[in-house]
Amino acid sequence: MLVEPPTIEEQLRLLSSGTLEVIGLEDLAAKLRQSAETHQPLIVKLGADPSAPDLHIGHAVVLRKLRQFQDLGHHVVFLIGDFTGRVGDPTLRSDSRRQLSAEEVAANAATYRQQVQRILDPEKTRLEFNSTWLAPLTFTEVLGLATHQTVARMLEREDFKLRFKENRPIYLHEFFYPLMQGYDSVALKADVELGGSDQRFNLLTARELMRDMGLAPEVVLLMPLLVGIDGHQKMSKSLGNQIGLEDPPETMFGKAMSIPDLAVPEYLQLATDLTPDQASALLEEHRAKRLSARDLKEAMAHALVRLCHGEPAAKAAELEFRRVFRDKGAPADLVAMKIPKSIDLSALLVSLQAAKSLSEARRLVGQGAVTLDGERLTGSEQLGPQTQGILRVGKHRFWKLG
RNA sequence: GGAGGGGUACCGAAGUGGCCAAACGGGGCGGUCUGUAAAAUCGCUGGCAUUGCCUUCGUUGGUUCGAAUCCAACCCCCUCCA
Repeated sequence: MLVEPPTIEEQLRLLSSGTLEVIGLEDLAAKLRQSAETHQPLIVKLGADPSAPDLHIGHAVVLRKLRQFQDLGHHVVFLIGDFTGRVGDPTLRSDSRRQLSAEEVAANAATYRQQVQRILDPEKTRLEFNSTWLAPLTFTEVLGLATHQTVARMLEREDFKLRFKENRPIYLHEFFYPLMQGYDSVALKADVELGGSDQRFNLLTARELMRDMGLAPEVVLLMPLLVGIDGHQKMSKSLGNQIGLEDPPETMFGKAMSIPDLAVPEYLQLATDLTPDQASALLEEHRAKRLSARDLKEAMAHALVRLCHGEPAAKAAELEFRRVFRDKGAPADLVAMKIPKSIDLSALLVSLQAAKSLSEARRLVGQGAVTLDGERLTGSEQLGPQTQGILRVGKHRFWKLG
């Protein structure tokens, strides 16, 4: 007995869940209906910057949504912006980007493929590079593109507006970024495009460009941006507040547990494999005081690790975390190492890279951050090949000696 | 092309001849506490050495007993006018 395929209404509900906004909801309904009739899968586009191939859990928000489309039979185009990357999406920074070599782009693309496949269905995922169609454009064609956008409109974009107001430079070529990204959608004949809420302007430009060029405008799904583990700024590698998609399970779990309590509900909903209903059920438990803030966070961390590494790894990471941080034990899989010769504690810390300099090592010792088998070290002791025990520096760095 | 403003430690930002290894804020790190690598709170945050020394305030020279602070040249950035 076949399971009845979801109705268009059910699909719409699923696909728009967790989005910040769907621009062109009616278009989406029409596209889904047409796709069902013609058995032509929709083309769902996601663009990525080629220079930063380290995806983080914030990207998972978008990837999960793509996965839903795939599960409904549609195809994803993962677009590597190797050409747009030469400009760089205008941000508050304005340094011009180094142009990546073909080898670097290829290498980054390979990493992308690997990371993305943690969540996406490889069978229904296609990689494209926008240099394919952007590089051959002639100046005449570029000028033609530029007629579709005005300076006034450009200056409405949040970051341009801000920079303009603050008298910080805006280079002319930066104006082309949204146009190029929009042209990608034209070239791909995209039906749907996903992006973070910071992509609103670019995505709207794509819709207008498509319409101007006689195509059905793509449906835009704006996804919420996940805050970083600091709980304040958006997650990004350059801010160093990210949980990498490729982080090992224990690291992920630990980082998840260090998120401020206030940000936990958001993570539950955006960065785990829980359905919206499951997430709100957990939050309700917490509200009813049947689940402590700590246990709630632990459940979140578990579901987050499970999304990327699967249940067994998530369970193991959780047990490990409990042992090390709740029960103040040592990690299970420390490799024992011998100190080759008699050495001063500070020097040892430097050679273990626990400190960047002797001064820093002395400071750490002075602050009581260094223990051997739980005994605080004062710095006066000489250590050598005979030294045994678990050396701990700060809260979470361990070495097994002897 | 003309006029003006500016480049300080991881970031932002004070300091305008000695008291400056350089205020303050953020970040990072550490201690305490805790239900957590949460919150709160206290502390550390250039290097080397047991008082002390060395390197650092865009770059290079100079003035001075002494310079982040004064002078000169150079590099870079911003604003206004054209």
